[in-house]
Amino acid sequence: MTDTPRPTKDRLIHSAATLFRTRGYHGVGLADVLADAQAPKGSLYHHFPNGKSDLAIAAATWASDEMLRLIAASFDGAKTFEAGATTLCYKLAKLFDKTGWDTCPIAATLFEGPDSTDMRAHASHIYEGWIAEVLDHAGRLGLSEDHAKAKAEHLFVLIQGGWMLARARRSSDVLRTLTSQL
Amino acid sequence: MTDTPRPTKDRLIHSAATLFRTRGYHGVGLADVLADAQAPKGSLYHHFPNGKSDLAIAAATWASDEMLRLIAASFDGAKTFEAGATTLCYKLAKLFDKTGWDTCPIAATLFEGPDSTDMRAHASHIYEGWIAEVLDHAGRLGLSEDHAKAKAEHLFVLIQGGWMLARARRSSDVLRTLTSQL
DNA sequence: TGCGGAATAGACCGATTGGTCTAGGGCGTG
DNA sequence: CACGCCCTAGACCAATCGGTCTATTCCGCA
Repeated sequence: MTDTPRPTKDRLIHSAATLFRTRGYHGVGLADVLADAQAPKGSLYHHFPNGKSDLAIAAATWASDEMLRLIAASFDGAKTFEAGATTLCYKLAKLFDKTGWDTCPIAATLFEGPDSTDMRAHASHIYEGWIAEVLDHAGRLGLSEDHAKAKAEHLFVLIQGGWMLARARRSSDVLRTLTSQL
Repeated sequence: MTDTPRPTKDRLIHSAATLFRTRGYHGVGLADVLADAQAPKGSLYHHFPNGKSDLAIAAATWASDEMLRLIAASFDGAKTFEAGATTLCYKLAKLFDKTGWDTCPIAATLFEGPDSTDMRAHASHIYEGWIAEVLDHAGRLGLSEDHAKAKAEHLFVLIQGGWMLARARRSSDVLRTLTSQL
């Protein structure tokens, strides 16, 4: 944290992801990101020629990868779909408590961003990736194709909605009871 | 739309609500609101002495009232809780198609706004108001208190999450299938 | 008809925005 | 040593930000 063995580009992505998640795309100035990452403006435009929008996409992709890892970690050892889903919800609740009451990082950085169709499309792509990952595990755990698809989408909806209510209440409790509604 | 018999204050609120909903609090400049409402800056600061933040709260409150009306309209003639919930989801799907793929107006204007605790608290208050309204109808329709509370929260979660998925997919279909998961 | 507050109108302000540009530092390779 | 390249560094820019301020118009009431 104090010292920075991490390369500048990674620091920029990490800072951007954190800041966008908490204050939204337009709520964060480049100056904020640069200060947090302790990098000069020149470096930013060297690594991200298109500036803020490039940075946002990189940050969202990074956040998405973290989520995919979380899904995999939850379902990998699970005996049933419900067990995996429950683990995921508990892991998310823990994450919620650790990071504070932020938005879904994808929504905050891509949906709130400039009108560019690319960003919206990228956000959609990321979300479908999450659902596909869950779908994969659902199939592996023996659910029929139709059933698996419905379950995967349902879990996504529950998590997104539950996260929002948790944020409003500043409490991760909702997330932990989510799985009972599957 | 073209002509404006509506008083300036209402026009400001309406424009602000629409713009905040589509681009988020920080994504909208006062100039945008003023242009859309065809009002000079002087009027804005006359009606909303605290400027943008006052405007945001008024816009969110207005949007919330619309939602409360929608809930009431859905449940008023309903014979069962499920019937009311289904009607609400269908009404929201229709609204989604009409307004385009915007965020939840409350989240866009209050959560993305400045750090001020007031705004977050107000958002939370509005959400709980929605849940309370549904809870009211649930009780009236014969559900036990515990059961009603769980159902009301569950419906909120489904709608919030479903709306987000609908937005990513640019399709209101998800919203219409939501009720089958109650 | 004239008074007085409500509302409109927009010029103006300093601060901050995202983005561009030039200069220089660090280092592996010839 | 010196060349060239990757990256750092930050001064600088026009545009826009939210907000303040004064002047003017509108309109109900006496």
